[in-house]
Amino acid sequence: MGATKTDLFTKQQNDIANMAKAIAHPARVAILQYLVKKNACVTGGLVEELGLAQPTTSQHLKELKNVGIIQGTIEGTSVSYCINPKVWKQYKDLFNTFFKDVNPEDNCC
Amino acid sequence: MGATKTDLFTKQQNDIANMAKAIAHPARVAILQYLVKKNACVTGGLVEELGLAQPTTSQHLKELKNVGIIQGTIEGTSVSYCINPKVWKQYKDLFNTFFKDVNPEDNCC
DNA sequence: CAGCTTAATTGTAATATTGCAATAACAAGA
DNA sequence: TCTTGTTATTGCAATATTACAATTAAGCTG
Repeated sequence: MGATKTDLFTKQQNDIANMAKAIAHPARVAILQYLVKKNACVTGGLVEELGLAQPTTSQHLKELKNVGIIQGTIEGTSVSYCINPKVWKQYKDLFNTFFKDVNPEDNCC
Repeated sequence: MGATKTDLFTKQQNDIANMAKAIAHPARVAILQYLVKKNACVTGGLVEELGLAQPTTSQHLKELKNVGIIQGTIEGTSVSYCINPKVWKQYKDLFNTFFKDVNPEDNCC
């Protein structure tokens, strides 16, 4: 026990859950907001921006890279991170589909 | 250690993370999709719909209730669940704000 | 090459989440 | 009241996540 029973659910449901998991931590939200705000490649500065230890920051970046929403390019001695616009749009679309309009009048007791 | 350092981040960043956490499990995605599809109060049937044990289902429902996105009304011997349209809209708006458009041309290396 | 800088990895501890059996609550009907 | 049906709670085990110190890796510069 303890592990999520992914096989009980559809691929789409697991996809949405995994995408949500990627942004289910304030540090990862902060990273994404920072990259979006800059709207450019960001080299360094993320550790100071977040206030977490360097390994922790690195771990969060890794998780975001694993789901593909950001990409990192080795830039000499440091690494440039940026939003992957294609995957970002996928997230956006999937969430938009999920958060379809709910008729506010007749759905609640 | 081990606990999320929420104090390092803004209220909005923690809000987004908490909302994402609420839908960061396929069972909870399935519950929400089911309620949205029905677009009505649902009495019973959720345990069979999900395929998880009754206590597990109850726990997921509790988490969704805790963040306010669904509400349950005791209906005699069973409970009617439905989407809370107000909170649902809050989620929708917050995610829409978060997933602002990213200019695909000049942001990536 | 030696030293410096920056990021990733490893190892480990603390905490959180997931899942379910067992049990409790609670209302409706016999 | 006793039973039945439905949901919630408790307790516990398994797994996952979060965080960081220590270390490693890898590129740059003198």
